[in-house]
Amino acid sequence: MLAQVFKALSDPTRVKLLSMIAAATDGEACICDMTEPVGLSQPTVSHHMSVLARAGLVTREQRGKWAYYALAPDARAALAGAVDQVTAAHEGAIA
Amino acid sequence: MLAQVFKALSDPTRVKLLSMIAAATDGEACICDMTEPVGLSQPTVSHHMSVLARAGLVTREQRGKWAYYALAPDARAALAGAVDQVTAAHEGAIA
DNA sequence: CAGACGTATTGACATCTGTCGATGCGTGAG
DNA sequence: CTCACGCATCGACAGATGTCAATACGTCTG
Repeated sequence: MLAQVFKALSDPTRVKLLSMIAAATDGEACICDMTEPVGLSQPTVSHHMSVLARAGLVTREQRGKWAYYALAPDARAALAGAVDQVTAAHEGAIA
Repeated sequence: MLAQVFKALSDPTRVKLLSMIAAATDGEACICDMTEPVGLSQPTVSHHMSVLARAGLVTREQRGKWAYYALAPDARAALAGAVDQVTAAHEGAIA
């Protein structure tokens, strides 16, 4: 569903988490790096990341004991496409 | 807040409503035109439109007894900007 | 004015959602 | 093997959200 992608970003915490990942120096971050900035417990952050991952916005990679989350390669395109689809006009698009 | 815009689109019903308006022949629609396609009661549709309007995605214009809703002029740009902001990378943007 | 019609608001209710503490699962260190 | 550490899952709970029926509000018509 289209709304599922937007739903993943309907929470300020998830928006911040995604922005943090996108702006991270290496383009990735582990849970332990994010709990403190957002001021939430580790299970809660883990839950939010799970939502973002299920929406296809981030990817998860386990390296050792840490789980590194990164912006999905097609996240930007997927979001742009979603916006396009929702605001698509009837007459051959505006732009 | 940024998440507020996405939150407005976090419900499948609102996504459909917005799409219907964007795809409408005249670019606008009244409540009575939308209750039947989405299969919801009039108050519920009115509520959803109120949410979309408060998010700045649609505009409301009262003409006679009917209230015409249309896609806000900057809705597309606002959404695109929101996507850009969330997925913005650190190093001078990707694209 | 009085009634009909489209819409918005209110109140109530079931469900979803974000949050936490406790606990379980893997992995690396000793 | 045993322990410490990072993360995920579970159970529980408060608050938010979608939905409807009832009702109030505005506008046109007679």
